[in-house]
Amino acid sequence: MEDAAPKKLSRIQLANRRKIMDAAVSVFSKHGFRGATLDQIADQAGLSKPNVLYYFDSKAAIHVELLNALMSEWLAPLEVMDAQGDPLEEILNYIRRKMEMSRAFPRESRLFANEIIQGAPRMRPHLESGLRPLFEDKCRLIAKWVDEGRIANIDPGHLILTIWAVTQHYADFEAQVHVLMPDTQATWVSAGAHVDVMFRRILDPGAGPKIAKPGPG
Amino acid sequence: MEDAAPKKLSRIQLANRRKIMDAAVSVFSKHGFRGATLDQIADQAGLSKPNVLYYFDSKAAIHVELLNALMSEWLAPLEVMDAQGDPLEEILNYIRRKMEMSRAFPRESRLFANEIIQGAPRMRPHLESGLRPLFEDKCRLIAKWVDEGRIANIDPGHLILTIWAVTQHYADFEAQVHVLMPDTQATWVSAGAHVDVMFRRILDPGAGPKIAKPGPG
DNA sequence: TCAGTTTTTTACCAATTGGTAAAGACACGA
DNA sequence: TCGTGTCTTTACCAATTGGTAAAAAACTGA
Repeated sequence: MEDAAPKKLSRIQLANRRKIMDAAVSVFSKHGFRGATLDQIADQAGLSKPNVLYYFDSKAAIHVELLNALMSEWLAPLEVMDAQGDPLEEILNYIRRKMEMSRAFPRESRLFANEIIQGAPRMRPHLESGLRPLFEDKCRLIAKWVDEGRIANIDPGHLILTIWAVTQHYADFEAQVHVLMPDTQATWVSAGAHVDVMFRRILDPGAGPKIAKPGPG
Repeated sequence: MEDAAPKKLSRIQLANRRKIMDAAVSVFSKHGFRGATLDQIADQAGLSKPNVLYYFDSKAAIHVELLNALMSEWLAPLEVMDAQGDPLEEILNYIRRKMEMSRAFPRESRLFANEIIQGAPRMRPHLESGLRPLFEDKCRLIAKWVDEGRIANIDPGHLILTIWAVTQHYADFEAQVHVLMPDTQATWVSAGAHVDVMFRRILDPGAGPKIAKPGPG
């Protein structure tokens, strides 16, 4: 799909590339792109540095391939949000899936967070071509639900940003959360309950238009 | 206050230290600690590298002093949240102040974000000694407000985390937000309105106990 | 003016960095 | 058993990194 010569990979290649990718997630998510070193990645992967460079052209190539590989997984929860379902449940289920991803894949979350905080220099094209259309599509869907009165009046774009902010916060800022709420396991449970309650209140159509809905145009 | 020999600094020292600190905010917030270099900082400050090291012992010393200097400013908005005021307005005003800080000081926000995402290796003591007591204090205050029925039932700790997540998101993930909402100025305006509406819905006592309030104990 | 201090520059280092060349070890079918 | 292609190691670079030594320059008060 991405190579001009998509020759199939041998078992060794597959295994070692996976080792490298996994090590790279750890190292890049902990130090950002510039702060990460090939030695750290090679070390963590249990390979020598030249051996790592036998499988990938460069440090940047590892990083880019990592972002590519994870991008679609990362967006999957939003993609399945369905126009046919019940609006409130669709959104709440999206939130639950995002929370579960933050819990299960905090390194991946921090990998993206690092890249974006640092200005997304290697990811901007992906944001434009992959994220934005999906974002706009789901904004339209949520706007329709709002128009139909099936959820409370809210700015769809900011709603999605808020969902990202809250759910990813627990993964990205884990170090800080852990200082304030030391029982990590309990935190994830109560966080799940909290976001559920919170977004119900935000989206409950009964909450009504507390603010004037801007006219059409 | 922090030095054993608090000799007063000359005008030149003051000016150059400020230049360096300002440059350091830019560089550290863009690349994280490991990814930042003294050359970049010196460059941006308009000084030579040895000259920078005449004012600060090391790269780490710059970073630590930066975090120290900014920590209290960063926590100030939360500190002024007052037990005497109207609960909803106190919390909403806190949120407004945090939004304003994110808007006015996005570099500083990203500086902290980088440090915490990367595990807070140089900041953990500060989190324990500076942030945690304040956090716990304000949690108690919010819990009291909840108990008195003056705001809706909600977990105070997760509420504060949510406020941080949402307000800082606009600064920390500016690169992504900008891709999705290109009109930066309009984004800040609508974001302010959005968080206001949203937290009103969350905190409005009328929202009532949608979830059973756990008994005392 | 001038000694004494503060500030800045020049010239360095040793360690680390991303990356290469090429030889060697290994796998595997014929 | 051999030969051929795949994989790994060893031995290197040149550039960058954080940091130092010491001389030179600029500033200070008397």
